[in-house]
Amino acid sequence: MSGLRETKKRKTRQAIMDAAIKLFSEKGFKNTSVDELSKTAGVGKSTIYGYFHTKNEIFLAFCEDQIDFVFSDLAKKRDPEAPLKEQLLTLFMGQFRYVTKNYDFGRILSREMVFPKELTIEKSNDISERYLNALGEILTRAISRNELRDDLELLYISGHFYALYIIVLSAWYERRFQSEQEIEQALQKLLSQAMEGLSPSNRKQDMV
Amino acid sequence: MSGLRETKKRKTRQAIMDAAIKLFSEKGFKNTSVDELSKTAGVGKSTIYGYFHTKNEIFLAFCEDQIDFVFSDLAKKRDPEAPLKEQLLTLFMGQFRYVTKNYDFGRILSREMVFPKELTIEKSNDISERYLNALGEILTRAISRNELRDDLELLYISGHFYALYIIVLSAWYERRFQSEQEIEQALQKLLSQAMEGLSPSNRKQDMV
DNA sequence: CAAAAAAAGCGACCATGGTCGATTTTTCTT
DNA sequence: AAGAAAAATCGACCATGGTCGCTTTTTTTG
Repeated sequence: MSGLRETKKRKTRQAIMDAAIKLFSEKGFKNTSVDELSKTAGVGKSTIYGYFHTKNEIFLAFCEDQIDFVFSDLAKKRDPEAPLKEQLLTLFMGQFRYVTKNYDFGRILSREMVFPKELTIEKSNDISERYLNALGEILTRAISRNELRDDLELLYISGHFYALYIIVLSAWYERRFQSEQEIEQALQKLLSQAMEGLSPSNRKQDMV
Repeated sequence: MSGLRETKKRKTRQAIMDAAIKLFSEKGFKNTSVDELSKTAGVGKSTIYGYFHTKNEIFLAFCEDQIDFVFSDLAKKRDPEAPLKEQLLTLFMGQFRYVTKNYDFGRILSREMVFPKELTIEKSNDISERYLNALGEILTRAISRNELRDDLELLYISGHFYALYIIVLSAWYERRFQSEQEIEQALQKLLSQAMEGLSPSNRKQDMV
């Protein structure tokens, strides 16, 4: 039986994650020290660093845990046959609300997701992947409904839309927008722009 | 003469900035401690915190100093009557090269610019402003040349393009792209998408 | 110009993220 | 099963960003 070690490792890891969930939820990320985390998990401090590279990575793991829940929640609200723009709006606004429930929480997550450090790239990409998959699904359906061009690489369409979401989120952090409503309007405008194009040549299409 | 205090303040601030420029350039941001900075500047450590909220803010000030130089350098290379896409590409690629000259440097700057902390919002917005102005100028000329729709808010067009740049930069940090060439191609595709639109309805325009 | 108020400067100090070398536990070898 | 090798754990320790209360310098008041 050489599984003993693996079993213990899983248990230790879980203990750390449990402590993280408890403490991060209770007192936030910033106010939870790694020392405290290790005490609560009942392990030594550097044991933690055997499982995670940095404190931020623990945080990402914590987010990863939550993300499935959030996504399934969003999936409920979303009508898979609704117009693309509507679906994207629902997805992004849901994401926005989740991310900005707490100021710091969202900033740390966003920073780590968009501009990851070497050490956290892997975790960050795990999460990205799931996100892109969810987005990709919506887009694929939209293509088959002929709501989107079918001559483009899926990843570039995802990227394009995702970019617009990021920039709006950024504007919120820069305090250019304050209310959720402003955010939604901005997103709407940008999504429309993306669909219709910025060039004057293809412009009349809205009069059907 | 009540200007003595102001004079000294300016001198102190300059001393700090000089030290920052010297040390950041010499040994990078991460390897320069605030202690060292204060020693080099010949001031007490907490004096520094009278001038800047955080170490990152010193860094932003440092970037602000450089940015004018970088912009004027870019302006030289850019032909103001070239096609919009070409100009944007030059601008963004220049920006990209500058930002990613050093890995950490760019990450810190980008993080602070896109998702600023409360304490650094102000500095961050100062820099954004300059950037948006430069971009706005290019776009305004493009509108007057009828290369861009004239029925949109300038800020939203800037935002749209800037978003695409950010997402490509992000992809670089996520290691989705490695070479400068890949970056440029991705940018090109995204810019084209933005111009032409993602909707199938306005698509034939490329056959003139 | 003297005394009081305000501003700026200082470095010892604190909190905390992360590391290191030694120790314990598990697995492998024979 | 005994000893060696490998993996995991540990907490004292380090480096550093940022704070606090005190001191010095400048300005204001009268």
